[in-house]
Amino acid sequence: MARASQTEVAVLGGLSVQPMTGYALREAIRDVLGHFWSESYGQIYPTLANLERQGFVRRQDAARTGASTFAITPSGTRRLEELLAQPVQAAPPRNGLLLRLYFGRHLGPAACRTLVQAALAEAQDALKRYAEIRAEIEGQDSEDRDYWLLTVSAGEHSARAAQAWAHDALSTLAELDDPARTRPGRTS
Amino acid sequence: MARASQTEVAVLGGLSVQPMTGYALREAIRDVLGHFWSESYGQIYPTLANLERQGFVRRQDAARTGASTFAITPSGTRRLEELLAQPVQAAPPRNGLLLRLYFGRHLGPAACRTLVQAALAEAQDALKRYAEIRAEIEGQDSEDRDYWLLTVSAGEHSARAAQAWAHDALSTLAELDDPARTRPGRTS
DNA sequence: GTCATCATGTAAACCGTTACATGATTGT
DNA sequence: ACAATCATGTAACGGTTTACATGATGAC
Repeated sequence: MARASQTEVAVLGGLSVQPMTGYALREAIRDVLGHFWSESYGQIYPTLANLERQGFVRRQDAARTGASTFAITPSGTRRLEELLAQPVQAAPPRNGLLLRLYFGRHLGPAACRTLVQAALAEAQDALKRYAEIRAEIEGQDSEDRDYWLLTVSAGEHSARAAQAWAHDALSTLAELDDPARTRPGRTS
Repeated sequence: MARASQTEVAVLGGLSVQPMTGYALREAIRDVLGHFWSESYGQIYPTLANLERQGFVRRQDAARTGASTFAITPSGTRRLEELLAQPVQAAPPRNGLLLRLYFGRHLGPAACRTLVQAALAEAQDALKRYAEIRAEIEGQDSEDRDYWLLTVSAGEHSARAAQAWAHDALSTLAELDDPARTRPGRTS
């Protein structure tokens, strides 16, 4: 019962949508879950091997050539349900941008603005990507559709919040950089 | 030049506010940076030892009893500025809640709602804490004040976004759970 | 035939947490 | 005296990324 990493959830979940090779699984995770999840080969292949040993996935088309497609088994589906029901374990927060801004006095307002501008650009990129993903999901008629849209919506809310915050932060930093511009009385 | 972890930023930054013991530093990071950063003893003590070897911090009051207070040195301040200027390295995303919701069909709408409700409660707690922190920071007159408020503002935006999303998500999930309630035509 | 991509896997390194061992200080 | 908290450190463990080695397949 030791192995209960969230990687198993991602792997079994991915295979629950459709059978795939390890390589395709990684691509799918990057492209589809990319805005809230990531896995590397170093995680995926050993996890697949474990899951196979336990009978939760099975290897099809193991032709003489390396490539083999993995499919989830009925017991694997049960295992997935079990893992999904486990409590979400919150990762300790680590936000490099906020860490820098907190000590921003040592960095100066101008450099801070550059950092925030980068964050703003990122948020705007993200919003564009979400619009595309949303359109794509809304187009199809899967049972999963509404659940998938839930995660897109989370991304959208979060990106809009980042955008709004960045605007606020930029005007605060502009004042710190040049108080004269907003307090015309003090030209000293 | 190998050691350039962000832990050094947190440690040097903390000591730039005031000299502290390793223990106090950890408490300060938990209490003050807690909503966007975390460090454990296993990181802090070795990092302090490294920084001391490099002359970026020095140990005062190394009385015969174990406890010693660390202070940042002038070269440590320069080092901090250098580290702050380095590009923010984005951590790979890992959101356990969204991972579960994406595969929510296997979990069922009711269990998903429980998850989202927990997230909503968390966001509301966070907003309360931010209000307190904000009041406290606004009360003082430090040079750092405006930078510190920037990070609080980021937390507030993010928590409000989480709150709004959770509300949306809960009504979506309610429909999935019992379509009759919102589509009275189909009682089948 | 050769280049890009698909595909599998492993080893080393890194980062970080947890748990433990240990002991001083302070309040009751 | 004893309990709680302050304080320092380390060892073990676990999870994750990166880089590497290797080779098949398909397009041009």
